[in-house]
Amino acid sequence: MKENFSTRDRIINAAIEVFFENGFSDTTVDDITNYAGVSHGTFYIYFKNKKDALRELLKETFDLLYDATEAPWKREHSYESLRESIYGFFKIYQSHWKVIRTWKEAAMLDAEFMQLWHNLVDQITCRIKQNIEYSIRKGLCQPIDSAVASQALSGMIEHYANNYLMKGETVDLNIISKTLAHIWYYGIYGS
Amino acid sequence: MKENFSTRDRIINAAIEVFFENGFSDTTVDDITNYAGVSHGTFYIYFKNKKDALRELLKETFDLLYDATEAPWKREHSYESLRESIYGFFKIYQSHWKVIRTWKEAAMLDAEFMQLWHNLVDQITCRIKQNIEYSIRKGLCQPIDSAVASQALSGMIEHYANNYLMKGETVDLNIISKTLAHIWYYGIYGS
Amino acid sequence: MKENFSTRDRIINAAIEVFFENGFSDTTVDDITNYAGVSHGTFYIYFKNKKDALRELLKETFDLLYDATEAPWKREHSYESLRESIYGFFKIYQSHWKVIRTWKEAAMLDAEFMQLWHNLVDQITCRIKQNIEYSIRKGLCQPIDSAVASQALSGMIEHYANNYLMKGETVDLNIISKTLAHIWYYGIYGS
Amino acid sequence: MKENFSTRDRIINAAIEVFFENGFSDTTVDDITNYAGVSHGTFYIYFKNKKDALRELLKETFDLLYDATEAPWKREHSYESLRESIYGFFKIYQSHWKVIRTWKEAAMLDAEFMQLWHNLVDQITCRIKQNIEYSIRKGLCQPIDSAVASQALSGMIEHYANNYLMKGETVDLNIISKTLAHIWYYGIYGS
DNA sequence: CATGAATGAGCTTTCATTCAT
DNA sequence: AATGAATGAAAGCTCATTCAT
Repeated sequence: MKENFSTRDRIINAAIEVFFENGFSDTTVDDITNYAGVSHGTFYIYFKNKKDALRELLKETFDLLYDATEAPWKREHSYESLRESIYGFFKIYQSHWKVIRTWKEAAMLDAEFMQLWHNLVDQITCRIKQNIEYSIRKGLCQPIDSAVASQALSGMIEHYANNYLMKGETVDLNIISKTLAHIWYYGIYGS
Repeated sequence: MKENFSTRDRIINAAIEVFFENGFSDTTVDDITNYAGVSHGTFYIYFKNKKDALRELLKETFDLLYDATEAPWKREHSYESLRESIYGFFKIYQSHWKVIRTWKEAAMLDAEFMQLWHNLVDQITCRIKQNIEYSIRKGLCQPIDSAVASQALSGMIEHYANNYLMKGETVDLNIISKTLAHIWYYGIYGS
Repeated sequence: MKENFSTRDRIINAAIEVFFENGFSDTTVDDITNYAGVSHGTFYIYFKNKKDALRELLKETFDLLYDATEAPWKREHSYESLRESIYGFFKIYQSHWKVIRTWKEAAMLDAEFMQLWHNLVDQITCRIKQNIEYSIRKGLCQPIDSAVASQALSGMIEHYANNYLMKGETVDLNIISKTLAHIWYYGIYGS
Repeated sequence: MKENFSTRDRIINAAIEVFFENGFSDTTVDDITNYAGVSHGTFYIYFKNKKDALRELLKETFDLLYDATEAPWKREHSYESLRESIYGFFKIYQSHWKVIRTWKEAAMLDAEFMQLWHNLVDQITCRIKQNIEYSIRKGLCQPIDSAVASQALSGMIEHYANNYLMKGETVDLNIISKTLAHIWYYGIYGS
């Protein structure tokens, strides 16, 4: 009755589920293999250990997110484009939440996964920084510190997304994206 | 050569150090007692287990932070008062960083500590929310969603503070507080 | 690019190499099949397990050594014939060293391989014993215990050969064979 | 009903027994702790692992044997003194046989234990070599290669002792020591 | 109170062996 | 014959917790 997935995929998918369910730390290799319906030893055919399995599954998510988050923050920052970018970001964050939740837990425990997360965040932050610097050069906003501001704004979005998904999404995503876009837009361009 | 602290205090202080040094997960009871210079068994006289020790040490920090963070966010939100509040917040966050770092790791692993952190954050967020609602009522700012906005702003500050301390504080705190106050102030009150 | 050997031979030859390289204990079936360039499962077509493979490969070496060591120790024991026999023994020991090294390791772990080695040694020792007994009967040497003496002398040669090959052969084989023949010859025939 | 031994001693003694009984390779930590009547975890309080336990128990035997074997081979080599030395050597070899048997197995598997054994053998061999060189200088024997001869003779004794104990000691020790002393004495001094 | 030896449950990892293709 | 994925038994090691002193 096995699904049409490779054993490796079934383990990866099982890992995503049980990491999310029990947390990365509290998950044992047995939890994963039981969920995947394979024997204990099979895990070690495909992965060196639990950390290695996480590394592998994050690789895929990293690439997806890296590509998906590149474009939006590159565009010029009108209120409307910001609102759209934020809305889109929440959607994609939401669709990868199980993995992201695990990723962020692992990042608290292991510098490697922290670094990987920063690689992703830094890309976004960098785009925002470039936008702010451009706006400053054009005289569209006051000469604030672009490094601090870009980190603050990307952090605001990320933090809100985490809280939003951690708690269970009761607020309307339209209101969220409008409100965050408002703060962002006027926070930079208001004066 | 023992300090003039109670055994319990010495264990608590040792725990703070080794939790910060090795991480909460990777710390063993032995690590704590070795650092404290007491025997292994002594730990269990004062604490049920590692988690219990963390609970106890967070209690103290919680009360301190709860009191210290209440006042600032209550005041009216001029740019200058915001800048001062943010500056003060960073200072206190910094002085409790070892504990906060551990707290946030534990929060990723255990709902109890997550809840405790939220209790603290909620107080701050609540004050901010009241300020925004007051400003909306007075027509000082546009009618944005105060719940979302307050979470976003407190989240922005918290997130920046974490990154700032996680990485090792190379940016001038004055620039940080000015920049964050700018975004906040204009983000809410900018036209 | 496969050699013109049967699969079984390739596994046997691979086993000889990796047993010598890693030791019998530390060698896994995977090590052997990887070296042989065949799949894991193929091993079990030809052999029941690692021990079985060793048994098979020792059989061949046993027969070779059994035949090769029979003749020399049969001859009359003049100093010169002893020197030649010892020299020849070292040469043949050397040429089968990889297998012998493994054999002796296995003999320490398993009575079966110990017994097999003794079968070989006993043949040699028996010839030596017969020689000594002949010499005693003829009054060519003192009436020593032929069983003890023959074991001691074959043991001396074997032991020296092991040490010699274990360490890496820096001494001239001519000096070795002369010296050992001297001890042997005078040890038995010296007044 | 525990003996008046420290836990560490009881584990060491248990290790000696089960290493001898099952072989070092085939012994598990559980075998040792079961025999010692302590729990599994207790083993790891005193030793890093099985190899570490062996290292520790060999240390003691090494020191004993090193001291006990120094003196005899130093004396001048008359037939009678040789016979006595050999007899004494067998006695002490016999009394430490369980450990030596394990030691020699481990030496086949691990260079560290091989080296340790050689340290012991080298001391004896060195004394024998000095005796032979002295005899050569004094013209008491022919100018044979002292390095080869000393290794051959110490090897002969060691090898015989191993075989003797491995098989189960059916030969009279007096006959053995006489015979080996005979070969040694005339092997060097006969001409 | 303080100690630290002892416990044993729990998890990790390896690898010989099987078997469907 | 040959393959190599899958299995699961067998060790290994750690560490939270207990308890007699």
